[in-house]
This record gives sequence, structure tokens and C-alpha cells, in this order.
Amino acid sequence: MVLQKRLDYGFSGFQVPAVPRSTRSARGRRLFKRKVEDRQMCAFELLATVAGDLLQERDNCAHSNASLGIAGPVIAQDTVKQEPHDKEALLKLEPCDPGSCDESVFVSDGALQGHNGNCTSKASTHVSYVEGFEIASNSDFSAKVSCVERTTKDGNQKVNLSCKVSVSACNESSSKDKFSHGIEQQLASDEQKMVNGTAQDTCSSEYVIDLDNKPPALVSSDSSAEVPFSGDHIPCSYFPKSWDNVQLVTKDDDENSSECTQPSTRTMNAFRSLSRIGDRRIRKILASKYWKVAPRLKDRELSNSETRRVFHNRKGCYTRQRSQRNSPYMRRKLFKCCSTSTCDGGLSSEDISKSLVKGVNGDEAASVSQASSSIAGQEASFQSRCSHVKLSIKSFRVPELFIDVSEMETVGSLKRAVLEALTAILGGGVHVGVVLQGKKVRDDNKTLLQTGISHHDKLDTLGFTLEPTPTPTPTSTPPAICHEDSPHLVPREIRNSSSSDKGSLQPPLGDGSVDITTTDSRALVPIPPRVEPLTVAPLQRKSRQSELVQRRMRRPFSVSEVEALVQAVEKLGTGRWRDVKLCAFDNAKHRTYVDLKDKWKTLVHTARISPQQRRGEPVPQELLDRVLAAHAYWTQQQVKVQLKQQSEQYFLI
DNA sequence: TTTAGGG
DNA sequence: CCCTAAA
Repeated sequence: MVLQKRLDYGFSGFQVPAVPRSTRSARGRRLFKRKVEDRQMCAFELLATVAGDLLQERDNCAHSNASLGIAGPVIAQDTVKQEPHDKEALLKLEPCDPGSCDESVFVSDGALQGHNGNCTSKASTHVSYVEGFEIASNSDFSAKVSCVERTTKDGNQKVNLSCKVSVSACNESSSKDKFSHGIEQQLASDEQKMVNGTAQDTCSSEYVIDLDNKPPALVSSDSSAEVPFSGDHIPCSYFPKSWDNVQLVTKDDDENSSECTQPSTRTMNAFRSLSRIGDRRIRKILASKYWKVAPRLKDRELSNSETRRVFHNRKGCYTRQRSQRNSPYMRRKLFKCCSTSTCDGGLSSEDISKSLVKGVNGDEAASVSQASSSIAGQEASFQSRCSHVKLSIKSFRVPELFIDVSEMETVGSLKRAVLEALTAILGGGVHVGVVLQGKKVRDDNKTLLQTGISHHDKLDTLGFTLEPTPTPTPTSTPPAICHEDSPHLVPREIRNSSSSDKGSLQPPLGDGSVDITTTDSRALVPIPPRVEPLTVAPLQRKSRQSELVQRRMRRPFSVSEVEALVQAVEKLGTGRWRDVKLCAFDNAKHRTYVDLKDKWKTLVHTARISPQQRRGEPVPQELLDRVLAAHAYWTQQQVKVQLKQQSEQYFLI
């Protein structure tokens, strides 16, 4: 018995807005976080939808004779091992290696046919960009989500977005005749934005079922639920690759950056309206890294509150949409679910790599950057009835990332810029490394110029690695993640800024700024797949929040900074840190008044301990003496003021 | 938002 | 550096 199903989805990777590095205000951070979350949501919604379909498919295979009705997935991160008799399908989303992928799997229109498997060679085809995610699993089951973008000879752009699912049941894993299809969208490059806005018109989706030529009656009898096997054309949830048109450029103030979110908002609205079309197929969607569903929840309210907590301070329509459209399904699901495992977990990015290449095109060069990342280790688990499916999102692509860093900035600040942009999406737990000419750049304090990352040099040897920050808690690695044949480290061709980039904003190129454009993506430091501990206690909100905002890069104070600080404190005293900041560190965006206060604290401490105990760059004793003197003086002043106030109070009494 | 202080 | 109570 072989069952085949075709799904069509649009999947557009993330476009990472460059974090306004100077945005230190709470509001700025909130805005940015929300911006990122929105995007994250889109992608995860899509993936969750895909996953839901997969699970559905799988269930209908596995229990084709059971009267289970519709039992869809509960998406949750779960490492809980189930009873041995439970059928457990392990899904895996991993990047498709375009060099080795079977293009017939991806492309339906023959554009890539006969191309010897190399989807990205521009020489023989006009395909400019291929991206895919493979959802592979045990022998029952396999699926691929892919995106193929190519440019036709007349300059138009076509995008194929598809998700292919192949399911075989009853141990018959011979579903070699995989089905493939793609949504093709004809995009005139000049009007791409507009076309994308009305993408639903061109969107079509279809299920093809071949289950021993017999429709699965059990499902279609349940009319109140989604009926994926109805054979009807079911609208897909599709959103176009229009994020590529949204260029977010680093701006130093929130106002400007919020202006940049305009196109993004438009896109999101487009998506929302689109996704409504496919509502009934989106059964359970949990986005963000806080995929969480407590299977024990017994009613909609709880379920809603759960959702709300996930998307706490956001009023977006996600919450409403989800609650409404999912709750009927969820209720049923929850009652039926025999599992009691409550799962939660963070997103762990295992391996993100990208290379950046400087755009050297002169004045009118599209100083747009692209970055591609492959992130491994996001894992969600789907529970359905007694079956448990683990889905691990092995990779997704971050198509656009603009970084504008001065040559005089340090390597550390570059790392930080990248880190902020990416970890905001990944949710932290990652560490950025800079690789130049294959070698890791370890000295964070050197400037980019000193390191050789220069405006004048080709930056194609510059790369970044993202590694998971080591977690002390050892966890067993779910077997699904440990596929040795993961092709996700193979270089992937990313098209250079082409038509879709023309409409993007031109980032201002200040003096000495480095314009970094990613044209290539390759993992420079392969990281063996590993999974973050997922058995996080359900109510650890604190750690979640800290995951969202990445810890700032450590930036030790230089002697000159200490000097400036000491001088300012001598003048202004302790306790006026805002003034100190304005007086002496107004230009240092990365030093907040809290930082200065903290530094003074450590300076006082340093001055009091013996020189042998001191660490880091030695501070001249003369400065430390001044620290002690100033500290003594101003604390005395404070005491005086306090005494005076006290006496005034007594006087009043 | 800023200060102050603990972690 | 982070977090946060308190002002």
C-alpha cells in the first residue's frame, strides 16, 4: 500500500533585519523582537502546517483501519520516550543539497530536468537559486519542502515552492515513485512586489492520494474536521517570497527603523490573508521557539491561555487566529491524546554558517547583503494519539542580512552584530565565530582592519559560524537528529543580488564602512548535529526570555576608557551615571550608564585588591589611586548629604 | 528612565 | 554583564 500525497506550500526563508546596534532602548528592542517574531512566525507556521500534514498522513497510514477520526499533531518539543509499542516516526527537516538533489523531486515543470542533478549551475540552466528542506524519516515516510527560484531568459523570475510528501504504509517503503509538484509563480521582476501581494491568485494546491485506489473512508466521514484526503483541491497556505523585497537597513534610531518595517507589515498582512485560505488545513500551529502544548489541557481556555503565554505581549492576530481556528481540532486532539508528556524546549541552533562577500559594485551597487544559515536542531515533536512524531527543523535559510560595520570596529563587535541579528531569530544559545580564510579569528579586540577584513579586500573568504553555546546539562540525543548523511554542510549556491534585490533600500555607506554581501553559503566549521536539552521545565519563563535577548558581547574597558571614566566621576561624583555617560561616553554607543556604574564598581574593587589578584588588561596604579580617592570623596559627600537630610527631618519633627 | 545593588 | 526593585 503506497500512499502519496502532494502538498504545496510556499516557504520563504527568513530575512533577517539588521539589528540597529545602537538600539539599546527597551522600546527599540521590543520593536525589533516583534519584527523578528513575526517573521519567525510565518516560517514556523508553514513548517508546522507541513508537519501537521505529515503527521496526518502518517496517521492515516498507520491507523487506516482504526476509527481515530482526525488526530493531528500536537506540536511540542519532546524528548520523552514513548512506550516501545508506540509507533514513532522520526522526521527530519534538513537542507537539501542542491548539488545532489534529485531535481525531479522538486521541480515539476521540467526546468531542471536532465540537468544532471546540479540544480544551481547557471551555465546550463537558468536556475539561480535552489533551496530545499528535506523531511525525511523512517521508512514509512518522507517529505521534502523546497523552493526553487530561477530566472527566465526574458528576465522574469519564477519561483517554485513545493512540499512533497511521500508516505508508504504497512512497511512498504518502496514509494520510489515520488510525487513532485511545484507552485510556479511568474514574477515579473520589476513588479515582483505587486505580484507577490496577490500571490494567492496563482496559488494552487492539490492532494493526490493513491491508497490502494481506495479512499480512506474513515477520514472523510469526519466532516467536521479537516479532510485532507477528500481529493478536493485544497487551498494551500502560501506566502510569496516577498520578504526578499523587504530590506531592513540598520538605522540608528527607532523611528527610521520602524519606517523600514512598512514593507514587512504589508507582507505579513498579505500572508495573513493568505493563510486564512488554508485555515482548515492548519491544524495546530505553534510558532517561535516556545512550541509548547500541554497535552493534558482539557479545554479551549487553557489551550488559549497557553497560546497567549507563548505570544505574551503581542496583540497580533496570531493569537486570535490560532485560538479560534485551532481549538476545535485541538480539543479533540487533546481528549484523544493518550500521552501525558508535557514538553517544552528551546530552539537550539546547531550550525549556522554563512559567508559574506563584500559588494564591490561602486556607488550604485546594491549594497544588499544576503546571508544564509543552516540551523540544525530545532526540534518539535508531534503527538498524535499514541503515535509520536518528532520533527526536527534542520535548517532554514536566512536570505538577507545586512551588516554595516566600520573597519575600525572590532572583530568582537562584528560578531556581535551578526549574533544579534541571528540570535534574535534563533532565540539565543548560539555563539558566533568569525572565520577568515578558513581560520577562526579569535582576537575579538582587533579591529576589522587589523584582522584583514577590509573594505578593500574581497570578503569572500570571510565567514561566520554559529555554534551552540555549550550547555552543561547533558541530554540524550534523539536519534532522529543523528543522521550521518546529513548533507546540510554542503555548499549551497545562493544567487547574488539580482532582480529581487533591485527594489531594496540602499543602505547608507558611511565612511569606512564595510559593505558585506553574502553571495555564498557554506559551512566552514561543520558542527556535528546535537540537540539542546529539550526537557525544560514547563514554567521556566525566565530562561526563555533570556534566550530571546542575547547577552551582549563582552567588551573590556580599555585604559583610556577607564581614564575617561575616572575623570568624569571625579568631576560628577558617583550616582550620576547618566551624566557621566553623557559627559565622557556620549559617543560610545555600547557603554550604557549601567555599564559605567558597573565598571566603577569593579574599578573600586580592583583598586582594593592586590595587583596579583587583578586580571585583564592592567590598569595603571595611578588611575586606581584616583579611583579610590574619588570613591572615598564622593561616598563621604553622600554621607554628608544623608546626614543633612536626616537632620532636616528631625528638625521638621 | 535612571539609580542602586545583588547575582 | 545581567536583572530588577525602587524612585
